[in-house]
Amino acid sequence: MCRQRLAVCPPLDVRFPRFGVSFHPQHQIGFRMSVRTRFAPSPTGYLHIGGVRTALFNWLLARQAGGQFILRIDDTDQQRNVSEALQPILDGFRWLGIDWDEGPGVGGPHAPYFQSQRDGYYRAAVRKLLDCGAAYRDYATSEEFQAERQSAEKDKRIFEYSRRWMAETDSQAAEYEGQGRSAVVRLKMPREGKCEFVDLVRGPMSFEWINEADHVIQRADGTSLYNLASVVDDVEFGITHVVRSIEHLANTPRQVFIFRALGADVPHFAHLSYVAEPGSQNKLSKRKIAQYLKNPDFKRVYDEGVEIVERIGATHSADSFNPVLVEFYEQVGYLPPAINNYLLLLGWSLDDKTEFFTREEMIRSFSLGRVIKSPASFDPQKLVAFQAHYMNQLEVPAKVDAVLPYLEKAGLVSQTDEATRKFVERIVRAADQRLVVAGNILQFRDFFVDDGRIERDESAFDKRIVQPAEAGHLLSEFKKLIVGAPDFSAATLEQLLHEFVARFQIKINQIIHALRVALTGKAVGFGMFETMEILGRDRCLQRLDSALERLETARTRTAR
RNA sequence: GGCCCCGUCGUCUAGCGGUCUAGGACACUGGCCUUUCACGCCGGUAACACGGGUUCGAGUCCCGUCGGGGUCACCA
Repeated sequence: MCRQRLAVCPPLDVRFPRFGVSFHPQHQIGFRMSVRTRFAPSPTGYLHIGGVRTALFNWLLARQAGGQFILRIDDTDQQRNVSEALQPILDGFRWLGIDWDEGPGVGGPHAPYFQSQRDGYYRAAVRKLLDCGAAYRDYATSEEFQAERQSAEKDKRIFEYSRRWMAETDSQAAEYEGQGRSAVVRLKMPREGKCEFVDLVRGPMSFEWINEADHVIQRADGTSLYNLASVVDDVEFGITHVVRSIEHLANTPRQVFIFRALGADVPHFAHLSYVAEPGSQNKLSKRKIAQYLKNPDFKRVYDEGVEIVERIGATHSADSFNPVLVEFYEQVGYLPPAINNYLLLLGWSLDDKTEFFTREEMIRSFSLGRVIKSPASFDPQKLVAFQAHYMNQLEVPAKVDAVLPYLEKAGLVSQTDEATRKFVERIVRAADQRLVVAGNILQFRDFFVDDGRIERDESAFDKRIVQPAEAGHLLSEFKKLIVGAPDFSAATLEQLLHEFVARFQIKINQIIHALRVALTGKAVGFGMFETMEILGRDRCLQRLDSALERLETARTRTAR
């Protein structure tokens, strides 16, 4: 078995000495030149937010070191259509700008990058492991193996497999096969000593070999299992840093065993805590959305998303439309830098105050040593805060670009000529910070439709127009005024209204709320004069007429 | 249950023995601004899981307890 040679210098990290001086990077002689990291998704059909974080950290590490980030597809156990199930994952990464140097779609020197197509490598590795005595053919049935384990558990003994059905020679194997048995290949794990390695986020790790079972690495049908395939690929691809979720921590000793038995360098490991549910320490799961929806913050984000996709006539099944998945954010109109920045800070921080990172700053500042060890729970509300920040940073033309597809899909805009862009731009400017996600533009749909198709808030109409005795009179007087307005700019309109208020000796509140409801159908919206300017004189007059008519109807109805 | 990991405001976190009567951010909340809403500005509530050590001194080191989580597959 080859001695573990600690390779590579991990990115310099000031906090690293917390693990003891002997693990300081300076003490590790690096003879690999670059950093190679990987993310290995299973083609599940969706991209989980926790997976993105893991991928992001891997990507960051590679980019920082000028190394490579590799996407490998763990589809050894896949029944469904792989390419179909992979698409959302690749799309998600592309959307977020997490690009890979090798993998699906881009190829690379170690192709193929699908485990289902790498069986030859795994079989060769199994051969090698068998030859050097690190693995053996086990002819026990699954039941026989389980029975031994359970009896050990019952007696509260450490389970030490008897290896009774181990075939050490071909003739033994033939004999077992004659009995109708078939073999799996198991790791012949050491039974004394410890497996020690340094976890780049957790520090020195030590596991007693005796607690490790003889894991199966190859099924009876000859196909390989995860632990083997993963290690073989990491060796083949020259992976230097294995950064993955903590559920793999317990797999690490057996993988270290395989690395060593294969005579390969053991990569650096870094185990990230999982992303937890909002307000809990449980692992975030896409299936538990119904439960998360009881959380008001989560629900708010979700409901807003639903409203947007319904307006654009898109489907929103829980399979893809779920705030646990990145597809959700893409559909609703979040910005990739917001997602990346939020995820960066979920389990990592630079210091006590830096919150916002450009792509370059992220790459420059990231370090495994500052990754937090405890689970971090996902807070959609905080993600929204980052989104609001990045949306606000966007130049108006970029916002228009972001918003236009929503207007088109909702059928509010049919062509994107210059005039349309100009009009949308005015709304975007007026909406200002009310536009948090691109899909929010649909809240202002009434600027795009005829009077008859406005969505009206009836209670606002009642409160602001029907109830106040003077509202109707004031509105019709104001209407007369704007018919003759010299121009229809916000500034002129504001001046007109102020004159109007002075002339009738009223407070501005007495007219402006009624005016807003009359013109927009709603009690809330952006600046009144900007609203009027955008609507233009004709539409304002038309909507005022229609409001007055509706008032008349309401009055006669109550009079009866 | 065995083995392993984790435990600072509701949440994300700073903290590496004195600078911590614990700092920042999100959320919540009081006020200001204001034609509504949003933004913005000023302020507030709110945390070292518990118990023992070590030390002149512990959020920080050690031990234990409790709590949370992972893993013990011919899944990944």
